Amino acid sequence: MVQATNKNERAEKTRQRILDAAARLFRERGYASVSLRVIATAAEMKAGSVYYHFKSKEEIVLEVLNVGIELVFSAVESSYEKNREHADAETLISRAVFAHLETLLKHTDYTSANVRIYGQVPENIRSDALNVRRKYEGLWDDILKTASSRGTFKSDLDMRIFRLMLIGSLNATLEWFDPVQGSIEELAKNYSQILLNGLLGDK
Amino acid sequence: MVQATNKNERAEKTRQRILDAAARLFRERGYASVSLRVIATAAEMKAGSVYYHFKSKEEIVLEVLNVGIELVFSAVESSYEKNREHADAETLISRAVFAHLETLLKHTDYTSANVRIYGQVPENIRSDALNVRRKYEGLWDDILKTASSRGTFKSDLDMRIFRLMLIGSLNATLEWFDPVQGSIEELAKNYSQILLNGLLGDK
DNA sequence: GTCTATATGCCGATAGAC
DNA sequence: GTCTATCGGCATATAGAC
Repeated sequence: MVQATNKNERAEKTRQRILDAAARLFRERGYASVSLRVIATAAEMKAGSVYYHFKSKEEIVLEVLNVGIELVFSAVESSYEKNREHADAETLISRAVFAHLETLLKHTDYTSANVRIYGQVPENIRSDALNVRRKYEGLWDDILKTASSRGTFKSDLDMRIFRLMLIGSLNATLEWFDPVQGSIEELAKNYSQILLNGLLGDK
Repeated sequence: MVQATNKNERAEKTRQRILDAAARLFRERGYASVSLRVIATAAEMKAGSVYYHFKSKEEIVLEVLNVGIELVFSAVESSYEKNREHADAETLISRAVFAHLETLLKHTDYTSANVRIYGQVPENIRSDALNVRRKYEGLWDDILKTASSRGTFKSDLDMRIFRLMLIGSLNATLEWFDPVQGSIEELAKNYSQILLNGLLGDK
C-alpha cells in the first residue's frame, strides 16, 4: 500500500504543478488565449500528459476559479469568527477588509485569475463557479448585519449596493496594486477609512 | 463627387457596424475567443470582407478600446467644465461620479469591452490604449485638486489611492448593475455618499 | 504517468473573381 | 465592396507505445 500512496502523492504534486501554471497563465493572458500546450510546457510536461490528470481544459479552469475565491472566503470568514462576539462595527469591517486584501494580493495567481477571467469562461463553467461567489457575498451580508447591530449606519444607504461596492472596489486593486509602491496595510487602512468615514471632513 | 461621398458614407456605416458587433462580442466573450468570422457574421458579412475596412483584428480591438474610454472621458470632462468655477467639493465630485456611471452603463458594449478586455489584448495594443487611460486619470486628479481647494479632506488619506479606488469601484458596477433592479441615479447617489461621507454615522 | 503521433477542426489573413 | 477559396498554423483531444 506504500507504493500506491507514493504514486498518489506524486500524481497529486503533478496535478498541483499544472494548476499553478494554469493560474499564472490565465491571470497574465486571459482564458481563451492560453493553450493546453503552454500550460503543459510551464508545468514541464507534454500536452498529452495533462489529460491523465484532468479530463479537459474546462476542468482545469473551474478548479483555478474556485481555489481563488475559496482562499479569500476562508481568510475573511476566519477574521469574522475571531471578531464577531465583541468587536465594534468599525473593527469588524476593517479587519475583514484587511483579510480580503491580504489574501487577494498575496495569492494573485489564483485570485486574480478568478477576478479577471470569470467573465471569459464558457457559460457552464461560469454557473458552476457562481455558487462559491454567492456564498462569499452571503458572508459579507452576515458581517454587515452584525456590524449594523454594533454601530450606526447612514440610513439613506442601500446595503446591497454598499456590499457590491465594497467587494468590487477591493477586487479592483488587483489591476494596479504594486507591493513596491505601498504596503497592503496602508492600502487596507485607506480603503477602510474611505468606506467607513468617507473623503470629507478633517477626522 | 456625390457618388464618392455616398460611397464613403456607406463604407463608414459598414465600418461602424463591424465595430458595434465587435464591441458587443468582446464584452460578452473576451478578446481571444471572438473570431473574425463571428464578428463578420454579426455584422452581416463574410470574414474576408472585413479586411477591406480594417487591416487586422488588432486594429478593430484598439478602436473599440479607445471609443469606450473616450466616451467616459468626454462625459466627465464636460461635467467638470460646467462645475469647476463655482461648485463646492461635494457637488464637483458627485456630478463627475454620476457622469462616469451614466456613460459607463448606457454604452455598455464599448465601455465594458474596455474595462473587461484591456488585460487580455496583446501587449502592443495595451500600451497604445494606455495613453487614453492616463489622460482619464489625469482628469480625475484635476477634479480632486480643485475639490480639495473648496472643501476639507481627511488628512490621513492618500489621494492617489482614493482616485484609484474611485475609478475602480465605478468600473466594477459593470459586472453587476442591472437597470431593471435600480436606477443609475440611485446608484450614483449611494456611491457618492459612501465615497464622500462613508457608511458610519446617522447623517 | 509520460511520451509521440495524429485526428479533426477553427483560426487570421490573403488572392482574385465579380 | 463583397464574395469564395485557400494557405499555413495552432487548437483540443485521443490512441497506443513504453
